[in-house]
Amino acid sequence: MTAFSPNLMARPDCAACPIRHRAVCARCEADELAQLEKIKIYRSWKAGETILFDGDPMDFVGSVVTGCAMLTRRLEDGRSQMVGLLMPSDFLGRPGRSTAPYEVSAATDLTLCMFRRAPFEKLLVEVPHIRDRLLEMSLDELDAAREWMVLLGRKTAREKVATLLLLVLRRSSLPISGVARADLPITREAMASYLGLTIETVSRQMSRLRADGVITLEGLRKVSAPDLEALALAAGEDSDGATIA
Amino acid sequence: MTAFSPNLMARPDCAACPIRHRAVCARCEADELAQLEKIKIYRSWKAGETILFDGDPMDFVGSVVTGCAMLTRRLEDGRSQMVGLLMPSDFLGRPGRSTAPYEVSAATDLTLCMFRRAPFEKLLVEVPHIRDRLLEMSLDELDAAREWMVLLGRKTAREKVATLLLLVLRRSSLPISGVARADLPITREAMASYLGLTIETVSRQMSRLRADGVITLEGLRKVSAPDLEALALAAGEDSDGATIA
DNA sequence: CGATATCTTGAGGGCGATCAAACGAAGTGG
DNA sequence: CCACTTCGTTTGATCGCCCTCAAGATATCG
Repeated sequence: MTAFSPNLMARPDCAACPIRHRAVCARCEADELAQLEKIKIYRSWKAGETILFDGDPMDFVGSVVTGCAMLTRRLEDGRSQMVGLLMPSDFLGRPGRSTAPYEVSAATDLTLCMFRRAPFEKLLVEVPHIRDRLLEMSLDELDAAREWMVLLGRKTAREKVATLLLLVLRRSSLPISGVARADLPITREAMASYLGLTIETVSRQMSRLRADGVITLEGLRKVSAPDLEALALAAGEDSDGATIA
Repeated sequence: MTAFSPNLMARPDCAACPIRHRAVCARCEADELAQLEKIKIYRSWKAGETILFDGDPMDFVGSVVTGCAMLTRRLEDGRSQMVGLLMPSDFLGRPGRSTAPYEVSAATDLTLCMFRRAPFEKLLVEVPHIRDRLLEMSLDELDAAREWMVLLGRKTAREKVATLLLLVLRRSSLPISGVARADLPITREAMASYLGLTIETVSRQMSRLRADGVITLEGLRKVSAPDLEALALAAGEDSDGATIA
């Protein structure tokens, strides 16, 4: 039993929330948090479950509390491209739109802190700290999407895979350490979907990176990189290692 | 001499502005417009000129009034990917960031309605109509970027070219007419940069679309499509023809 | 009319997709 | 405990789309 068990209560205490200082509520004062607390509700999904289909009515917005969510768009003939990978604290949904423009699914077991859209939009008007944070997060997402456009349009398969591993390692492992390690939140299929590749190509490039000593794999899901600089090099990143978002 | 000649005056009258009802100022009342008018300044560039290099200080934001601007990101080895094509009324820059995360250049002769960042950020706090519109436009841009990710990751060269032509024809030609026509605002090289292709592939696919009767070309820059449905089909679009943004 | 940039077309090669099969892990039931 | 299934992953062989390199055509401008 942990101190924060979202699955066991509808409205855990915001003060103990793991994403309290990074989510859309990051800048809220205690009284503002109380307003959010009144309209929030937790809900969880199992890995692999679909939360919404493209075109479904979407009468809520919310934050990823734990786990990972995927945003996927499909072409008519079945081709699909993941257009977003939401990690804890990321925001899902958009005020002012009532229909999902992509499919939303749970990459891992997932818990969302959800707000019905109408009352949330009301808070957006009344609480500057929420509104300002949402604008900032939206602009960050836009930058991240543009960064991903470079990957999709110009990077090689090896660079694509290395870039994704670097992203996961940077975001979910301890910030500074000799060896970075993390659990891959997504399957090879989802990796392929996000990278604009096939599953076979992803698998081959993972094997090559491992053979080259850039990464180490334990089981299928645990990755580590003895030298993040080497991984960044394989990712074709700017030398300073700076990322936009 | 037209009624609205941005090149000839520093602060043309907002009331006569061609983008008055679509830009970041779209929702402003007369008094709010007056506040913007006080801090705005026009500036123009010739086609091909670079406005900002990646990493340059960016102490302004603004709207495209006439012409087209390109946002381009580069990898170290010279590969480059256009990550945004700004048309009249689109917003350039971001409050809260002082450095350009991409190169900005003029695709065509271009005029911007610019605001220094500091006073604009002040208005963002004081004028809800500007702030709300900026959030809306940012979310639209995010949707458009994600749509483009599908193109970059999953579409064929033919579909990519058709999609871009469709975008240009839909946005710059008369909305409903038997034959849609427009001037291409960008060179083949810029098209290639935006589509994640080479210039040769773009050229070949243009020729194929012409040979197939999907488009007609007069000179290098004038395109028309006798049947937008056929072009949409070539673009691999959803049957309902709906686009996100 | 020549100079230069831009665009088109052609020939050949490589990277990633496709098709196919083997492998490994996790779960089920006898 | 072990066959058996199932699903995800890895590896192999081949194909084709788009890139690369190269030359020629067309537009633009002095």
